[in-house]
Amino acid sequence: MTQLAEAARRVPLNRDRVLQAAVTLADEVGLESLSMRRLAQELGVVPMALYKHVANKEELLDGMVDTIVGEIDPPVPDAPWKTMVRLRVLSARVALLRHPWARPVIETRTNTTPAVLEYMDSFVGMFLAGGFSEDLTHHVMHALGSRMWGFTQEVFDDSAGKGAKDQPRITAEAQAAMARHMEESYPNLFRIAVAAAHDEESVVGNGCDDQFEFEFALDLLLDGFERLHQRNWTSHG
Amino acid sequence: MTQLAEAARRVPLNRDRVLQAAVTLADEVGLESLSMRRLAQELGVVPMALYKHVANKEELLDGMVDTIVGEIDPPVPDAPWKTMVRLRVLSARVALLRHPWARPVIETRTNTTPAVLEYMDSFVGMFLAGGFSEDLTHHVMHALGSRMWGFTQEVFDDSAGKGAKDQPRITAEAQAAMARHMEESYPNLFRIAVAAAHDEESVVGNGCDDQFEFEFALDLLLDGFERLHQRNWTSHG
DNA sequence: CTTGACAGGTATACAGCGTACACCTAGTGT
DNA sequence: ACACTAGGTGTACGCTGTATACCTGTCAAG
Repeated sequence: MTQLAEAARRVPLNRDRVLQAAVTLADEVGLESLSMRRLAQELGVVPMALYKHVANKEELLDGMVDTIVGEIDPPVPDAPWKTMVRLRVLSARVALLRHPWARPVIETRTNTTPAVLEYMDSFVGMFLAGGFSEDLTHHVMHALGSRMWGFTQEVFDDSAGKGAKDQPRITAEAQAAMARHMEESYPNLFRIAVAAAHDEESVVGNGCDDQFEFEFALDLLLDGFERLHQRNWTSHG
Repeated sequence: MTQLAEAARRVPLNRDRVLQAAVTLADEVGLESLSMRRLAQELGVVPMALYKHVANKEELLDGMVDTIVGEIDPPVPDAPWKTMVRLRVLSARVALLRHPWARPVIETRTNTTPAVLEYMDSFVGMFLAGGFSEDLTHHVMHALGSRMWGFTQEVFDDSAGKGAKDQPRITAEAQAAMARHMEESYPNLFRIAVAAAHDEESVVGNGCDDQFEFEFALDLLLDGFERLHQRNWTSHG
């Protein structure tokens, strides 16, 4: 054990090994438990050693994002712009779903790394190649926004009031009281929650089908883009 | 001064005063400088005193969000759903723009407070009142996502390469070199950046018109919603 | 008029964080 | 043989959120 760790330490650290370790550590213990100290420990090294390979924690996070950007499939060739964009976004989505910590990290980046710029550049390229004007492409990129990464900014959590059915930690009556309270206070939310629950009863269980919601919103946008493109929309006049 | 502070301290703290102070402090010094200690100091009180009024920092942030939710105008009555939704979102936008720290805070909330639930409920209500089915309303709410708060997850920062013109911190040749590098590495981004810069030269200056981009994306979504509604779209079949 | 509960402010302390700075050490090119 | 350097180490600082115990002024009940 000691000699093994010793041998492992003989192989000098480098940036890639640090980033890789950070990614898998974040995968395992979550972003909030990813500290420089913990990461160093995982690598059998003293915390300050990391700073020989990354300037600071921000740069570490930047590098981690780059790592997972590398996991996204390249654009499929010879396809209409819409499928190209759609597939690449969905590919990004599966990469991001593999690393739950990635979303908050991407959201808080302030420095855009080359890998990220290249990723964005590819989207711009797909629109331009699809015949979009530079003007329309510009605004379309803004409208796409973070959906380019395959995630929605989920702000609409409709899992309220439904506990995991295999572990009913609250009594049925407490749940009923909660439902009654919700019906009084948020009647509209209540209506669609009930409707959704009723629908899903025959489908997948409870909770929302995230994948469906995501594709729904994505296609809504892409269709909108297409329509503007067809009518030669311009931002000024 | 001493007696003034003393007198102020005689008036006991309460939750609202804590939240209000937190909001204005965050407005002034930014989110990253809002610590319990700093906030306590601002209130002329020892840090732990705050914990008599908020359970912990998370709850403080929740309360701060509630505060600014309260600044959002109520829905305008007697208007078609589209204008109602549009206006309320834009009202949220001005509230959020007053408090730059609010976006990241909202994004990281895990507990949905009653005020937020009520805000979401009002949107559901507007769609339902507009004749939307419960099914469509549900998915439309997901698609709206964080745009409900009046901000786009801005991931597409096209301010690259353009310094503030009143303070040219980098030489013209360095800037030219950067542009050349960008042209080589990210040709598509370069194209639309150039096009946008050219357009804006006659308009407002450099940088993007955030408000325009936001309304562009919002209207794209709302139009999409309308179309689905008109054709009686359903999620299953 | 006393007493005792309690709301609310205080003091101290702890574990954790990112990271600056000084140091050491093994390997390399001259 | 020797200086240089890349890379790992040890210590320390200032900051964070917050647990725990303590104190004090106010007010209601006996």
